[in-house]
Amino acid sequence: MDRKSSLTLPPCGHGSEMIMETMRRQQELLMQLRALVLPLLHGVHDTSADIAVQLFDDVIGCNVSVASKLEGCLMSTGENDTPVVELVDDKSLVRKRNSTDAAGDRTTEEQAKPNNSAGQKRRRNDKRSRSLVTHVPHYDGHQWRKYGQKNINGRQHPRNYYRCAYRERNCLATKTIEQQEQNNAGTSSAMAGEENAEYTVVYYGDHTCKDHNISMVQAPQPVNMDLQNGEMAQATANEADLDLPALLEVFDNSLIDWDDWKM
DNA sequence: GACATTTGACCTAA
DNA sequence: TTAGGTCAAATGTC
Repeated sequence: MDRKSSLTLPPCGHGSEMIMETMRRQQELLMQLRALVLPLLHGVHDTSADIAVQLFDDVIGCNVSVASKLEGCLMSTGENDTPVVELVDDKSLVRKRNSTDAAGDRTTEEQAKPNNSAGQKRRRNDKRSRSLVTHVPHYDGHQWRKYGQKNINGRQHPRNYYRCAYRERNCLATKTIEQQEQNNAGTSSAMAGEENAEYTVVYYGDHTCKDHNISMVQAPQPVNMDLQNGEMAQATANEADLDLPALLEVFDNSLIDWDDWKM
């Protein structure tokens, strides 16, 4: 294990950036280790796999928690960078709400209900969302079903709404995918632009169909979605075709509800 | 025919 | 009043 990660955090300011890089590296290594170990346990020792998932997620959760706090300090001191794949605060992506915690809990409770009545439009709970920027928004180890698309004010690309395909199992996880705007309009081909496109993925809620997550890692059959025409196709993805760090990043964020693990 | 996606309408929070 | 999130009928695909 990287010994740098065990260093005592210095006050925010000089040197913090190096620690942030180390923390990110530690997260990446942990997620790679998890992706390697969990498929080996699944199907052979289901109980052990469950425990391993919790342990991995706990460790990664601690890491993320520390990193986010440190990042908050960096933001306040103006010392920050923007990695290609980064965890971002969803407050910039989800409409701000000044509701109280009680209001937030109420929203969560309403989400948990299968169907309250006609017109059950719910606001997402900001506290339970996680977002990231990635080139491979669909490689997250889950199966999603698209239920909506919306043109967002002032944005080049529409926002796509997905919910877990196993909703009948009361899995209430949802996510939105939105292609980030690009400034290099008019350069090269549109195809090249698509290949380099980055997507903002925001996850809401947590999966209660975790068995499928693990199996998907074991035998990756990612769903390749062409956002431009909405067609869904099974991609026979070789491991070489996958952007592994990005895959792990997405997998991590879609699987874990940090608040729940700490309960 | 079954299942998934599209898309306009509806609802609610800001 | 507006913008964003969800529903559900229509449509497409296999």
